[in-house]
Amino acid sequence: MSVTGHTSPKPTAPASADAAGGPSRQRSRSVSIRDVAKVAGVSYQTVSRVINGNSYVRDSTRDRVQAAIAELGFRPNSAARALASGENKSLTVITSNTTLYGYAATLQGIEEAARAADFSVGISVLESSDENDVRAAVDRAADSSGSVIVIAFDHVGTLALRAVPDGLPVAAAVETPETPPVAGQPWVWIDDGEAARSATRYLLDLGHSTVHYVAIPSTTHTSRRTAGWQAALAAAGVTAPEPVGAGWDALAGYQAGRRLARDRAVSAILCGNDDLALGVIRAMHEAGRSIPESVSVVGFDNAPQSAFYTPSLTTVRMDFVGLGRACFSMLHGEIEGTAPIVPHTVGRPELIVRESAGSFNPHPTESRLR
Amino acid sequence: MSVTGHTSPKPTAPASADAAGGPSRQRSRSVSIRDVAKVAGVSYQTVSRVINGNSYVRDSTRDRVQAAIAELGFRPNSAARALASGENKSLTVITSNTTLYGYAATLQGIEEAARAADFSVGISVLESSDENDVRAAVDRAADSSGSVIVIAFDHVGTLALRAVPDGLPVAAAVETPETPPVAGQPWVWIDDGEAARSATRYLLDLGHSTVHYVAIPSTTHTSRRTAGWQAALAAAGVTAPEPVGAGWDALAGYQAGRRLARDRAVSAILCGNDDLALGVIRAMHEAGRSIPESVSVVGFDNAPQSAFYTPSLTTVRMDFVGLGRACFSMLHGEIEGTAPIVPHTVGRPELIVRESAGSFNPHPTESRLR
DNA sequence: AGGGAATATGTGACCGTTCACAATCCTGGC
DNA sequence: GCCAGGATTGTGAACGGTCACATATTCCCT
Repeated sequence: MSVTGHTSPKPTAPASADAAGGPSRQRSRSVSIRDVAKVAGVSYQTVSRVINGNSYVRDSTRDRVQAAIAELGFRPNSAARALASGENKSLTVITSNTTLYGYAATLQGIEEAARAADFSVGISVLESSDENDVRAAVDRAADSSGSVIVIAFDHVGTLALRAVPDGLPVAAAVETPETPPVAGQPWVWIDDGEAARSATRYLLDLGHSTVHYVAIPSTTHTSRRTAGWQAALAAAGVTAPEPVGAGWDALAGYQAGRRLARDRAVSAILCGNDDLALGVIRAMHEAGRSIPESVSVVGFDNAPQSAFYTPSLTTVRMDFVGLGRACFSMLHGEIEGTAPIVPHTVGRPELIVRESAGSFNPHPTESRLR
Repeated sequence: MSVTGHTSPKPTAPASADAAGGPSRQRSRSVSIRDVAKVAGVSYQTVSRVINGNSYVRDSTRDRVQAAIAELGFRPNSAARALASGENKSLTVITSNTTLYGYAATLQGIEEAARAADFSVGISVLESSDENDVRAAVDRAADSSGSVIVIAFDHVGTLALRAVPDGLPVAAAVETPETPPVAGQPWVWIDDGEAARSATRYLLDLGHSTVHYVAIPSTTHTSRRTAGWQAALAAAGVTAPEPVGAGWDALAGYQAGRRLARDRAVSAILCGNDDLALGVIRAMHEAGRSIPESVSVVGFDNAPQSAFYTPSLTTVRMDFVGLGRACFSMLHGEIEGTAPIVPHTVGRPELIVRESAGSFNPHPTESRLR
């Protein structure tokens, strides 16, 4: 009878009820560790110990408590736990578009790693690029989680990254870091410059006299990707044509492709991502230029569909999932206060040769229109 | 000097600091409404009133408090708020695969609607289909949020839905409801049976003598989609061939396509989604059967890329974003206790005619191999 | 048998906010 | 000049956990 000392003055929830009373209607007051303690005949602290798996609890006691937990359908209140313990194993991913492959895959990597570390992950989508809206979104994210990860592949993302309030743990997947990345900046990225260079080189080696570039919108003036492409051209002694600025999706690629299709000098095109490549290819087909006989196209990202296009797409594999994981582990290190924050690269992109690029052919047989 | 009564015994954080002191290092203890109150010379309750925008606060007081908030960089602690107020405007989406179009788009719809209602949304990915893992994932989701939405298009999702603990608000996007959907089941779905029927009918009208079906894994034995396809065939007096069971992605479609390509009787194929269709088309091409001359293919979902395939894909538009929104609003109604829970349908799928299906042609000129 | 460490368990305070209610200040009507 | 009643502000007690520390209980060793 050790616990009878204080009786609860206002028992908000009937302690008994259910157990074997059918599918009982919604319980609204939640059961607390004190309720469990009462049923198990121990102190609330002992219950706390049991649910945290930790410390010294006699087996028999543990069993009794667990029985009580099951009987009452107790589940710990995460808000209370977070409040009391101070720690906050949660993050929200701020991103602008979850349907694009690179973003979705990065998110997947983050989620995977976060789950393993027992973090819960939230998601906040940036819909508008208006500075105030972005700030609002970031603020909401900031106070619903203890930390954030920004997928800053694009302009909005960069804006969001900049709007992250001081003192909030943050990590970011960026497209191209401002040069030079300073220690202390929690940035992770894929160095695709080398891959862009070798993809370009691959096309030149195929006999193409130059390589055109359909670019995704960059967050900086010179993305590594663009730089790699330029470097390869420069090394071959050809002057780079003006890059064709495009958006992110197939439609943007299609529009860029229409423009390029008019230029008979275009025989090889490097695209900022696979969707763009898809659009370009479509435009070329419509213009009666076959792939790869008349025009060679190389994509970027290696989206899962790209192997099944007809022709299948030569592209550059990017380990976005790995990027996401790295992003999380940087954030995690930051929160734990272990490893110092040092911006770094992840993975090693690799050219995947498939069918959409072939050797230069000055007089290809044109395929049928449409 | 009205507030000097109790001095904080252990000032964990230097109250002054920063303001104009450079990029000051991480502050670790958070500032509370009491700190703000002290600075503003009011009671904590007044601060609470100000941050909640509500009640009676004199303008001059409000200004003073807001100044203090800004000065201290105060941001309300969401855990404390959730604990004290009891309410919990958060949900987590339980899903098995965020990179597939249907899933990603549904998630997007949920996020959109949730954001508008000021809910924060978490995401939990089901990686394994082991029952215990699923249960664990659902449990984690359950106690990091006040409610869940399950995207139950597939088997794992259905498992997860079943594992949702009693009393937790939940809504689900399902593929096909068990018949009949009972009032009280928080289910939302897209009735694509009619669309499947009309797509099949479209192919038959094109002169094809039968229509084969490459199916996504169904959660029930007879999905509406399958039923619609069968109904259309039955109406035309042809017996339905055995559906080809496949997975979700292009590879699965490809494998199914290889099997079908061997059968010269196959001239029209309806696919469970666009990725499957892509894979089927690829397989047909490799087998030397051109699209749509030799084989007509129709997809499902209208993924953003499908318009840019070559040939562009005839498919059925599905409003997944709308589905997601509807899902949230069902959950919301459930939480608010307003509208009764009645399972319902969302949107009206529509056949989008493009290039991948054409009239039946008994002796097509075979296109070149590869 | 006594002492100290290790094992178990309990108590009080506190995390940062909201809620219910009490207290104070004004303002105008009589 | 007094009072009702709305406008403003303050106080104490939750909310459901964890933490630090105190208290029992065991157990082993000398």
